[in-house]
Amino acid sequence: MPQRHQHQVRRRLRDNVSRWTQPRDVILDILARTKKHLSAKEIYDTLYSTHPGIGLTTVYRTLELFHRLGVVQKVTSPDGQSRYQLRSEGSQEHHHHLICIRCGKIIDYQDFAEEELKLVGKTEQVLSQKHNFLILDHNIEFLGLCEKCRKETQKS
Amino acid sequence: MPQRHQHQVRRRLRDNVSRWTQPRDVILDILARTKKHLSAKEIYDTLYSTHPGIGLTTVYRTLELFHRLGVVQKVTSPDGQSRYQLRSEGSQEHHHHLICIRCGKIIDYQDFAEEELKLVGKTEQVLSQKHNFLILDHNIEFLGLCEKCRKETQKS
DNA sequence: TTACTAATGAAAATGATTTTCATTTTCTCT
DNA sequence: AGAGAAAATGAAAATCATTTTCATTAGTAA
Ligand SMILES: [Mn+2]
Ligand SMILES: [Mn+2]
Ligand SMILES: [Zn+2]
Ligand SMILES: [Zn+2]
Repeated sequence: MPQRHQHQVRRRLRDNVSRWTQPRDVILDILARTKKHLSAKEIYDTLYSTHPGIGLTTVYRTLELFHRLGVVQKVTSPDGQSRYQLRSEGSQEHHHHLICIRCGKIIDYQDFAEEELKLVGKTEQVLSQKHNFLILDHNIEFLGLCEKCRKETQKS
Repeated sequence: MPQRHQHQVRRRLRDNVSRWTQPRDVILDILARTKKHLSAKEIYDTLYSTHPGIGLTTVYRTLELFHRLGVVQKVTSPDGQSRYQLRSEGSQEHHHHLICIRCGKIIDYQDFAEEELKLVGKTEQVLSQKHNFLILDHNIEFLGLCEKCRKETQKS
């Protein structure tokens, strides 16, 4: 939605990469148009209709690049694939996840953010010292069944 | 270490399974002898010296079984493999993880447990309602580089 | 012991991600 | 605008963890 943000991100990427290419632009665009967490395959499928020339390999490489530059958040789902979401500014900034162990769906939430931030900060400080561990990121996630899978599980 | 616990667990498993087999017994034993989080392959390698007859497939099936019965905790590591740890009683009961994104090492921690439990409980209640999501488990994890990988990363 | 099947193991299949390498594209410098 | 260097790409093959298939083995109740 916020097209301004997409421009900011694109500028930021251009500045940290030696060449800005069409695949990168297209993939960024797809990520910017959704709030969902997409898998490489899902992005590739979306791409394919308009840009059949772009390969799945490039999708993987680009997502990895975006992730390395901190523009994209990568979530390793227990369903065996990684999913990617553009980091957005402002309100949606800090959030965590509900992950469906059956279909891999990821739901964002940001309830109790202040409280959580306080606890995480404190914990992070203590742990990095105690274990001489360089903490780069943290996840809080609730695993279970989404509404759809909950129903489908009952039947079988 | 606490051999008593292993017996309790074995009894609990026997009661919920139609047959108790040698592979299951051996795998449980390996899990009970360590505090680490082991991958299927690591368990298989350990097994191989004394029981070359047991196959990797059975290791996977057994771990999945133990996990389904709640005896083993399964952690999906961003390094692409799952790791398994026997749930222990008492002190180690409730804990979370530091995960190395380079080598997959998992470190347990249980600092600020009370505080965390309070926050998680509250969050769980609110989220399961709001999203009609059946919450089965939660993870709090810090991702980064363990001491060893931290050093090895500097060199290269 | 026997008979019934759950459980197993070997091999093949799957599926996500990575690697390889020849070709294309971007971008800087005329 | 055009040329050249090197980064980026894409197709195909390789990896690698996990799952499936199916013929054989081994717990267990009678
Ligand atoms: Mn998210
Ligand atoms: Mn643990
Ligand atoms: Zn689901
Ligand atoms: Zn490490």
